[in-house]
Amino acid sequence: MHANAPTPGSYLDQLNDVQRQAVTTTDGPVLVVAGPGSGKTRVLTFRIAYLIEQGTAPWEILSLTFTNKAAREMKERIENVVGQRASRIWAGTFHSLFARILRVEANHIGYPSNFTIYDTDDSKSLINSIIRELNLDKQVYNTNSIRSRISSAKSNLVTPKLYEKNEELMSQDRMARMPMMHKIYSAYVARSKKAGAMDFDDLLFRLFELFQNHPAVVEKYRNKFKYVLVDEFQDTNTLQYAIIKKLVQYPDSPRNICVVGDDAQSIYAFRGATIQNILDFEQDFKKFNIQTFKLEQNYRSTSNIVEAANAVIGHNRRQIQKKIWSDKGDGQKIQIIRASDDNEEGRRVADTILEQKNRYHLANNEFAILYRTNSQSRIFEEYLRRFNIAYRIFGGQSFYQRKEVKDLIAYLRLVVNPADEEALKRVINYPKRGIGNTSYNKVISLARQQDITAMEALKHVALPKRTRNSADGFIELIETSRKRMESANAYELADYIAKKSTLLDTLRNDNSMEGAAKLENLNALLDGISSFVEEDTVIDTETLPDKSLATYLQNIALLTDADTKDEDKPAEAVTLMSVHAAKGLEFRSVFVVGLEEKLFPSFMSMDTMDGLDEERRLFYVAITRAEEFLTLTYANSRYRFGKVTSNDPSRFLAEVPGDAVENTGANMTSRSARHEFDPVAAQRSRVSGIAPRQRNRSARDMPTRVDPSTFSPSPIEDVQPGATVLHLKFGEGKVLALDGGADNRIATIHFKELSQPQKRIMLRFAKLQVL
DNA sequence: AGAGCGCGCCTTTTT
DNA sequence: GGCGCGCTCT
Repeated sequence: MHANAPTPGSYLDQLNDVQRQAVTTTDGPVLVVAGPGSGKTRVLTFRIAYLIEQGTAPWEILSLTFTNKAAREMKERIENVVGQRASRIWAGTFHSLFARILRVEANHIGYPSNFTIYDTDDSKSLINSIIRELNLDKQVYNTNSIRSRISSAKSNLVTPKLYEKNEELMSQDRMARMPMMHKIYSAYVARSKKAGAMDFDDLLFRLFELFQNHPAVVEKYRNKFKYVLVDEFQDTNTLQYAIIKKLVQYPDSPRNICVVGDDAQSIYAFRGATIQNILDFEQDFKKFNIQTFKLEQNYRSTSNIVEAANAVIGHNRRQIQKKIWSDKGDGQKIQIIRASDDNEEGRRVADTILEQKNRYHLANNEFAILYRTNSQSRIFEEYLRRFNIAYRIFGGQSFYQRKEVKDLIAYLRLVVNPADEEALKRVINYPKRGIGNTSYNKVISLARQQDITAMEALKHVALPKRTRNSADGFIELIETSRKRMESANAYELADYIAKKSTLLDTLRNDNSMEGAAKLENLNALLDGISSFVEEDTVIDTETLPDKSLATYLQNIALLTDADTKDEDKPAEAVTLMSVHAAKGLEFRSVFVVGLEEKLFPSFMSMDTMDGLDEERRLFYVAITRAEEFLTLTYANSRYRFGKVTSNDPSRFLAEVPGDAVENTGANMTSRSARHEFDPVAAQRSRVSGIAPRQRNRSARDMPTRVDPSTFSPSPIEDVQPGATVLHLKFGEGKVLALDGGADNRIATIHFKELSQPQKRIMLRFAKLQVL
């Protein structure tokens, strides 16, 4: 890495004029409006690299993104320019970086530093208990709408107190026949705080409160972060912008802030994001000589695709003026496929992939199938499998959402934070230990009555003798584990709990197919915890790597499926994902499928202009993922919600200019027959094999590179730069460098058999044999 | 206390 | 089409 680092500044030659200005204008407020494929990421990474070269310390840079994946990729790219120093940049998601600050500052706001993060299910479950306890009709008080109402209140800086005073909100609730909504909100806030838990919105909102109420704390971070960068600014909500403003000390004297975004790609309004932030940003920082740069040249797609995208987005009502253009030539026309039903749509897409592979020599990983809803993936999977085309699905239920995984995690959560009531509720009687609903209700009512945590109440509540015994056994398990936490690492503890709770045995005794799969998932989770301990997987390592259970939980709580590491993915596979998940990505050939009214645009957003505009932006994002080949498909009828439905072709199809579209009249019918049995294509796709269905393969599934019986780990001191070493999972590698203190020595090792060969490994935990 | 069954619910996108 | 929930029975 260091050896072939370019000479200082030389990378600037790789930029066009506007890009270069956006990189080198480091001081004061900067707005970069960046169209799709315009080199946005390149500008961001070079800008950070440039800052570091100009003498800014990496830890003085705060770079906020929306996904861990984006953050990780950015760090890697910066590392290519400035080397290892890049690892000390504060780059990550809003949620993860803020959680990290909150962990340090928790005491100021009455939270324990190892607070729990409630996921959406936990929130819903808590809301349900509140509804029940307030004796409200759950038909009227719908959990989902209450959750989203609470979420949007928080995102708009509305506390329960303000909520109650807000006539508009209160009257909306009365109209919806939910006059007690504000009670639920305030109970929800009180209860999650009591449980030492924060939901996703709290990670932002509590930080805002912290900054608001503790000037010394905010001052500390203002001084720390000399440069603040925000990616995908169009996806920030009011609360996020408010925090950013606090951080850059607006309105007195702003720090150096650079935001990058594209109003046309704003697709998260449904969770509170507002394009208004971009417009406001220009206004808010006008008096500080904000500089605006527009990146308008698209380096990704052919003119046909860019022009189609421009025409489509032109149907939206308001947007920041810009003209996206490409000099890559017209390229292929856009193909539109009409299928009679969803099955045919699946077949035709698989078929066209084969055809393009043959004719244009595209590899599997140069294709993407993008859909509006995750549930559409099934048919495409089916046909890709049938055609022997390797594929890979992103999104849908993430590994960490599975029941068996959540069960073990709930135990771990409870050990780290015994106040965590949702975790307790989940595992108090799983595996069955005779503490059923009746007993649990007693526990809860005592907890409410005495204002203590449920765990405390469990210790004291009056129970029948047998139940008492069970309860004591359960408490004992949690407390013993808690004591072990001081000496044991996350893996040892998780392993202990999985066994002692009889979670593992329960699944072993379940002989059904599902039982076996669950057991495998649980083992995969344990594997994951073990690699967390062994490797330096902590994304942010300003402090020493922390291998505690609390840190592990914090990390995975904010992980989504798109973030799971893909070191063992099939090398060449067609990508299947939702359009949302595809943002920021590009593929030579893209299929946007299910282009029907009520599906895309979704029936949920069709009745408002704002909703429709957002769907159109989503469509814009979808088509701008394509570099050369773009295929749009729709079906006359499809199976949905258990019955056959038929819808008109999406209005968006009509917005694609006719001269960009291939004249398809004749080939609507069965072109499939011609290619279905093409032996060459079949042969080629067979090579890449059948894709594994699950995304998160456990380390157990990885090819065994080393025979465990002959493996004997060497003492830490023997691991020196230049040495060739053997790792049980990663195989043979060469030690490139060592760093870290005596107790926390970290080796950077190049494992030649891995797709991402370079790994940083903590010697304290890793087992390495020097050869 | 727990297992089994059937009803009725909801079906967008995600940190 | 899938799931959770609550009801009933044991």
